[in-house]
Amino acid sequence: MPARTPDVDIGALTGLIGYMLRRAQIAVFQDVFRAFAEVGIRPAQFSVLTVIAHNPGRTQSQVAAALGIKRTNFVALIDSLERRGLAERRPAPSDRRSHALHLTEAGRMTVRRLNRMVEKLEAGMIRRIGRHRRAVLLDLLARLSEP
Amino acid sequence: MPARTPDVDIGALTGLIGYMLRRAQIAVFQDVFRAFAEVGIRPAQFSVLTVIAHNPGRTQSQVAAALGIKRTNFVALIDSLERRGLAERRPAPSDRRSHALHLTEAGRMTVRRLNRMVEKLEAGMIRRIGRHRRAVLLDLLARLSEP
DNA sequence: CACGATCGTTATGCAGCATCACAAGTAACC
DNA sequence: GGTTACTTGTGATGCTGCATAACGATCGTG
Repeated sequence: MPARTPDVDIGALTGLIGYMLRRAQIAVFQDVFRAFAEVGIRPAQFSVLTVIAHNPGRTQSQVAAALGIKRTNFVALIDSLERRGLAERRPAPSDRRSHALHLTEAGRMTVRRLNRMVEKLEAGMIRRIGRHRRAVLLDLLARLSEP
Repeated sequence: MPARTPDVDIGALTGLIGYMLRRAQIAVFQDVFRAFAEVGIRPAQFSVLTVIAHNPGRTQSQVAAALGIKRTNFVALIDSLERRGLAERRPAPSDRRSHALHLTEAGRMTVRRLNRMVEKLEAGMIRRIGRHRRAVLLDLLARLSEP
C-alpha cells in the first residue's frame, strides 16, 4: 500500500484546445500505429498511398504539397514506398524533370487492406463517442485546420 | 497565369479522425508557437511551467509523469527553464534523490503573461467555432485521450 | 539564346521521443 | 542491520519529423 500522494493537478491545461488536441492526436495515432504495424506501414506512408491512389500520375511536388509535406522530405518517403514495391516513379509525359507517381498492384492491395483497418478503427471511434458526435468532431477539426 | 491543374484530391483522409486531428493540432500549435515566440517559450515548456505553478514542490518524476514526458527527456527541459531563471530545483525534504520543483518570481510573472496570451488565443477559437461548440470539442478530445 | 523559376535530390541541423546504463539513495525483508 | 530490489535524476545515444541551403537538370519566357 503506497503512501497515497495526491495526484498532480494538470492545471488549466485540460481547458486548452491546443493541449487537448495534442493529447488526443497522440492517443489516436498510437492506435493507428499499432494496427498498421502488422503491415509495416506508418501513418504518413498511408496518407501518401491514399493520395496517389486517388490521383495517379501526379508529380511528387503536387502530392507532397497536398499533404503539407516539403518536397525535400518527400523524397525518402517515396523511396521507401518504391523500395517496398508499393508505388513507383514513372517519367512524367509533359515534363522531364518531374516524376509521375503510381501505385503498383501490390500497392493497391495494401491500400485496400489498410482501408479495412481504418474502417474498423473509425467504427471504434463511433462506438466510443457516437456517430453524430464524431461527425461534429470532424467538422470542428476541419474548421480549425483552415486559415 | 498558370495553366490551372485541377486540385489534388486528398481522398478519404478528411473523413478520418486521426488525420484531421493531426492537421488541426499542427495548425493550432503554429498559432501558439507564434504567440509564445515573443517570450521565447515553447508549448512544452509552457505546460511544464503551468504544472509547476499548480503543484509547487513536486518532484521531476511526478511532473514529468503528469505530462506524459519521460523523465529522461525531462532533464533538459528543466535545465532550460532553470537556466532562464524561470524555475528551480530545490532539495526535496523527504527524499534526497529527488528535486522539488518551484517557480521563481520571474517564472510566476512569465506564466501570468503566457496565460494572458493563451486566453486571447482561446477567445479566437470561440470566435471561430462558437463557445458551445468549443466546449463540445474539449469534451470529445478528452474522451479520445482516455484509454 | 539567355535568364529566372521549378523539380527532384543530397547534405545538414535541430527538436521530439525512445532505450540503455549508472550512481546515489530508499525501502523491504529476513 | 545488512543484503537486495527498486526509484530518482542523469548522461549517452539513436531514430524520426521537419526545416533550410545548395545543386544539376529542365522548363518557360522574353
